[in-house]
This record gives sequence, C-alpha cells and structure tokens, in this order.
Amino acid sequence: MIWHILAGMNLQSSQFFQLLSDETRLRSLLLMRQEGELCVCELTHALGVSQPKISRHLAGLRDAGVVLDRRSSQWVYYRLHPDLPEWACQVIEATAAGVADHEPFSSDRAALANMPNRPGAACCA
Amino acid sequence: MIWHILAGMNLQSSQFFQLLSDETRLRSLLLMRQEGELCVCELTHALGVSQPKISRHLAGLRDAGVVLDRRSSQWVYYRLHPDLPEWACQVIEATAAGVADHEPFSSDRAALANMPNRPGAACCA
DNA sequence: TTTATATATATGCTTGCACATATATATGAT
DNA sequence: ATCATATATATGTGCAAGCATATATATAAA
Repeated sequence: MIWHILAGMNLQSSQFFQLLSDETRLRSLLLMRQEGELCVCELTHALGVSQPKISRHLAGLRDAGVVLDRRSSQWVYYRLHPDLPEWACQVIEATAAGVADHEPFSSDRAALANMPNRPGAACCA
Repeated sequence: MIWHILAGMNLQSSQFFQLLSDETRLRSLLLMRQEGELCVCELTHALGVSQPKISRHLAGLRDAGVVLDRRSSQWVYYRLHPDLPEWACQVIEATAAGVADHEPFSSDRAALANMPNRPGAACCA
C-alpha cells in the first residue's frame, strides 16, 4: 500500500473504499465483523487463499487503521479497529446486511465453521 | 472501466467500492445525491476538474448502473440510479453524513452554489 | 434553406503508476 | 525442529490522466 498514513480517526473516505474494493479484504473484514476476532490461519482457511496473500492484505488494513492486531503466543489475531469512525462502521454494517447471503461471503462463514482445530475457541463449542 | 456488466440490482459489492474509491467519482456522487440531478458542466465547475475527466468517470458509473443519465437539449444530466440496492444507498447516505463537512466535499457544494449561468434552475432562485 | 460557429459532451490514444499475486525466504514463538 | 506469520522481489495488469478529436445540439448569418 502507498498510505501508511491515516490511523483511526483520520480515515479518508476514498482510501477506506479503496480498501473495501478488494474481495479478499472485504471478505476478511465481514468475517471479522461477525466473529469479533480471527487469526491469520483462520482467515486463510475460511477464504481458501494463500497465507502471504492474507497477511499482506491484513497489513494494509492495519496500516490504514481499519483493523487492530494482537499477538497471542504463535497466533496473531485481527479485529475491526474499535476507533473506526461511525460512518465507516455504518458502511460495513450496511454491506454485511446487504451481501451476507451472497457468494462468496456465505461460503466463507461455512468454511470457517467447518475448520478443524481452530486456535482460539472451537474445542468444545 | 472493464465492467459493462452489473446494472441496477446486480451490483457487486467490491465493484461498487472500487467505484467509490476514486475521489472524483465520490465527490460527484455525493453532489448528485444532494442536488438530485447535475449536468456535466455543473460537475466540472463544482469539482474544478477537466471535462473529459468528469465525463470518463460518469461513463464508468453509468456502465456500472450506479447513475442514470438523461439528455435535455445540449445538456446531459446525471443522477443516482433509482434502482440502486438498499445497502448501496445506505453506504452512500452514511458516507455523506460522515464526510459532508470535510474537504473537498464542502467546497464542492460552495463552488456549485457560486456557479454563474447554471443550466437547469438558478436563473431567479 | 445552407453554412458557419459556439457550446456541451464523449471517446481514441498514450503514458505512467498503483497494486494484486506468486514464489521464496525470513522472523518469531513453542 | 516445527508451526504461524511476515516480508522481499518480480511480474502482470487495471486504471487514472492528459491531449486531441469526434459527435451532438443550438444559434446566427447569408
């Protein structure tokens, strides 16, 4: 990405939409929104794409202040940034509501649910 | 643009965000949303950009089904497409509410208001 | 009527750059 | 050593922008 700028409250609208314009990023964001927090390997499994690809896109989202990461032992968990401007949250919510039952978003949720040995929870649930 | 596809109800989310990710297009859309309908020369004046540039971007939005155009004598008026999916309208509304008082959006409205000899109305108002 | 001219809009064409992807490798944790 | 994640490098491509030009409509003159 070319903008290491905008963090949290400084999010520029066109940059935000640029980030949403990539399917891999959009799918990741909508999945994080639903699950609260996801590590790279969960996203890799759910979307069925390569690990470097996910990692690179997450780095872009993090540098832009759209997501926040947290390391827990070997895993790095990503979630929507809690300081996201109100309008940006509304954009994500509206999109989630509008496309949740479309492909590939619904399959993403299914694939995540079927993932064996999920790191965080998913042992007894 | 590469997609002459998606019209009206077929709007793909990432394609929609890709369209919003360009400042010229986003400024045009938010201005149309506020004014209802605008011709190319009004947008050119309000944004202060070249006519071919505006025309290009409007063609992209039209091909994607995001805006609708109408010719009235020498002028071509553009407006948000009435069949835009609900979630897409909400995205636009949330964005408008969130960035209306930021630059360059507020200046765009001011420049439009100050435009001399506006085609449609603006003779006596 | 035809011809000329001005205004409004669209569209080839070219150039340059941002960016998505893949492969390979490096870092970090257990 | 093994698993999870990040980054470097290279390659292809979409796409924005400028410039010139083409089409369409209107107005004026002859």
